Amino acid sequence: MSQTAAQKPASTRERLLELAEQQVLQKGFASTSIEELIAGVGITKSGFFYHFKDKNDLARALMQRYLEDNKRQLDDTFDRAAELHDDPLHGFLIGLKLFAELMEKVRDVHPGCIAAAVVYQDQLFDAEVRALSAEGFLAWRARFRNHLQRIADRYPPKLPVDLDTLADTISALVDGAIILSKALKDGKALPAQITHYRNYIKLLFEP
Amino acid sequence: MSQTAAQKPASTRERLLELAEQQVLQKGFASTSIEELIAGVGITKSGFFYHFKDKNDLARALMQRYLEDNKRQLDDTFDRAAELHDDPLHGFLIGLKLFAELMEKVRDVHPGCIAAAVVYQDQLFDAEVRALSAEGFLAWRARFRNHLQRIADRYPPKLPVDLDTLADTISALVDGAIILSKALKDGKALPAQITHYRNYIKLLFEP
DNA sequence: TGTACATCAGTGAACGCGCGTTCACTGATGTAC
DNA sequence: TGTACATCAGTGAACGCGCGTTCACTGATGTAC
Repeated sequence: MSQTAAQKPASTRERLLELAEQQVLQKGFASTSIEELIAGVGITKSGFFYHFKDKNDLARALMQRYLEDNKRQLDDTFDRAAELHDDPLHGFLIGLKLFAELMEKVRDVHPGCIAAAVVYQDQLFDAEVRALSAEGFLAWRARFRNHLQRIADRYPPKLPVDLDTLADTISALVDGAIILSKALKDGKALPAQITHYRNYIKLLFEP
Repeated sequence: MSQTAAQKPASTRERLLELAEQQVLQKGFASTSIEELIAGVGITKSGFFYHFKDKNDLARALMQRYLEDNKRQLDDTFDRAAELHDDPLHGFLIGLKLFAELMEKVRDVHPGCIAAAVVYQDQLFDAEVRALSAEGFLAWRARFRNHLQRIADRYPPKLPVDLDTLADTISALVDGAIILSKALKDGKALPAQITHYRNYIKLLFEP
């Protein structure tokens, strides 16, 4: 993961996906035309259909790529935090801090979340793509629920809370903050909201 | 606002807006075709262009209508709460409870937030529509910031927090919960997340 | 009370363009024997 | 080492349809005098 690692030349398929992701987050899926993608990448239209069976196949590939990248990033962050502190509560609080810092580095405005973008255009996609998007949210729930369970086992919460919805709170906050960040062109919304989640966890569990 | 009030016959323009709102929240703006709208409402295409100068004019009207309805709903809720309790903290906590209950009544899945939907397709809209969307988020910020200021004046927060971003937290949580609700077809996500916000405020300010 | 004109809420036909998709074909590289 | 075939990564031309937009026109209702 070194910054200076030889940059692999990026396959045509990968370049199509990368460009499509940008466009989808800015204009939505329907307005992201194949015509534009091939112009950006420098191939002909039939070249596109060599890589993707049809437009929905592109959407499916886009979602899968996004979910994998996303998982890798979160694994990195929270694994690193877990190494820094044994205690589940403090390890998690450190993880959230690292996560907020990571989101701060995405300078400018956050480009967006593909899973969230799909939700506001869901009639455009086939069942498989919608299922992938739902899967993404459930993966976040499972991940954070797992942390919260271990915390709650050691530190009883100050108020009665449901751990599933408390796990969902971070999804909601991140996706909501991305929307705020885009609407107000404010690069700080995401780290700020993650920090509020961290505060809430602290107040709720810290003895 | 009585349920049994004579239902006004709803002008063609209003019916177009209502249908457009539904479609935009499900498929996005680009895929909401004028053709479909007029078929649903039962006029011809030129009839549509009598009511709206072009498609962006429809978007503008949609946003304005949404923001007005939204403001009215929140005014109702929090004004009612303020009447029930003088203390700024407890008045606000009651308001949040009423708000959560209101969102629980929107049975099924929440249809969505027009201001959030615009953000993920913003290249489709002209500057005026984008500005309206940003205005919507700033109105929420101002509203909640105002409540929080009066609370913080009386009850010092347990952790150092920025009141602007804490006001934005409710926007983020609501828009994020709507996305969750749509993705997972879960009608309870919205009231659950509003309740977490209420918990956070309680833990943060309650002596 | 009647006439003239204006406004409202549309109709009907036509337009051109961009879109996703298909199909037959191709030149370069890889693999089996 | 040479030949035959397969796979990879595309090209080029054509398709038909749906879309947003324009324009000249219309019948019903409202208003001024």
